[in-house]
Amino acid sequence: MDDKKYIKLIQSTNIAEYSNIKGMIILKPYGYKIWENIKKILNNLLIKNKYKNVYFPLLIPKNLLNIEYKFIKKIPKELAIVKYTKLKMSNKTKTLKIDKKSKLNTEYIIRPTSEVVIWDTFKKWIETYRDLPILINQWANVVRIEMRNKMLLRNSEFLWQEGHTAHNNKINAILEINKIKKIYKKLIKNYLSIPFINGYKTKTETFPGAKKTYTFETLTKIKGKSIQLATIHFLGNNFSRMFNVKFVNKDGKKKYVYGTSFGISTRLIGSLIMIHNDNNGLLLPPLIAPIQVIIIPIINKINKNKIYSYIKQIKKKISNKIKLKIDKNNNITPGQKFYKYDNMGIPIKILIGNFEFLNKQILIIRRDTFKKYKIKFKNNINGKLLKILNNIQKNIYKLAKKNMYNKIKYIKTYKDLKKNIQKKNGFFITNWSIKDNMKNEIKIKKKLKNSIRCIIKNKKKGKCILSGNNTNNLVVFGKSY
RNA sequence: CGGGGUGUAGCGUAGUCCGGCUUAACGCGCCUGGUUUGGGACCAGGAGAUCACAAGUUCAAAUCUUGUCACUCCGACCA
Repeated sequence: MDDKKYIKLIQSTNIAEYSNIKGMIILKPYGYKIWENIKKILNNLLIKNKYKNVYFPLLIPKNLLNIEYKFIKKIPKELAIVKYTKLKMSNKTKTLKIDKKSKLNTEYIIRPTSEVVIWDTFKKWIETYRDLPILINQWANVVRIEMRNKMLLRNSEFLWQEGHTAHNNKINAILEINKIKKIYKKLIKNYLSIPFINGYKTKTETFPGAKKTYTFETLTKIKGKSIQLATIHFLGNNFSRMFNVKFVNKDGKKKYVYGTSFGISTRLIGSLIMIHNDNNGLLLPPLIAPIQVIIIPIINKINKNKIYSYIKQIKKKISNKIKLKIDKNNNITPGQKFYKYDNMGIPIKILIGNFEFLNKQILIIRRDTFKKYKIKFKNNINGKLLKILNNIQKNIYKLAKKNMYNKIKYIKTYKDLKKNIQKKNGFFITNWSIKDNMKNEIKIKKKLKNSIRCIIKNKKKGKCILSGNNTNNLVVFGKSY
């Protein structure tokens, strides 16, 4: 799907629209509902795994970023900075302007992410090994003033989930990361029906302050560009050293705390749209869809009441676990409704008209294949719907997986890599020695206009396509969004 | 941050080059009434725009000049 179609689809389905602020969008009810569904699923998974939800401040004092800078030596950019508290009327232009006298003693940064505030707080929360582990999560908005935006995929403000953990040693931190990996895999594969590859980032793309950044990457349907779906950071004891977060262990010795952080964002909605679509519009996985089944009555003046009461009876047969809506809007014709709900990606349509009423049956049309099912009223309608929904959920994943796998190529030589990258976008997997090519990475990125999306550990050794040395690493090249 | 594009009714556009046939047009949508309703219905009537903003040129500006603002696209950047 090209970018224009992608934006059109977001707008025509009422998922989101542009706001008057550059790079910031308005999530409309349908889009926000999708986000709430994602949120609910992940939130439950985290709570089951002993996470507690928290909320930290939106503003970060500049001095905290200074502490971080001294440690990681990287100047943070893309920030929104708060300096003043008052406006005043300009007599000249009769408009409001900043009252320079109201300058704050402390300048604040609107959070681009919350590690520094959280670790500054962990210092207060952690004294002994008994205080560990800490597993917290926050649902919040963050701001990164990006120079270039793409609706839902790269916004200057977005909603996300950020998990932060603190542990008594490295092993426990890594075990936690494995747990989160499983949770994210479940969310992305089982619920969002999005196929992915996962691995870890190269040094240049690792989150500053992290020892290792794990990533989940997928490919868009038509263009074959890669999208990062989720990220997990192993922080080691970097942030505890920055903010001097120590605990007393059983031996009475003071030790640095180990940490992790991880997140997913509203970018997942953009990913859903990029990946699950066809000529008829969006195709939502049933487990995410705000409406799973839409009943469209086909009526005329004479049979109107009969059909509505027939629909009432049908509704009684459907469990309230299925998200059902009946569209009784008389102002638009059934035809228009078919197009509308297909475009919105509603998994199942049920048509009820004179024919169904007279034959005591219903007509089911599934969104992914447009296959029709005629089901008798006396039969198990609820069971049939559940079965089809389940089937659509799996089929959507299968379609997306097939599509992604068609764009994955195993590459044996550098020449081959160059040739394939020029031809088409996709994932190009190849043996690559991270150690040998560290210095080359940026050069190669510029040359190929593709970057290493992630590194995968390989059990077998292979020959690096650049240095020729044996390596355990496979890397995945791709063009990022 | 560099280079392009755009800004006219809720949405999508025409008109701008070459100022006046403009009382600013068209399609969708909206309102009223009626007929319809099985894959984007039709008829009749109606409402809705200081043409992004500001200044200038002119008898006359959506149209020309200058400036400002906003969004967007392409590249650089991107925790």
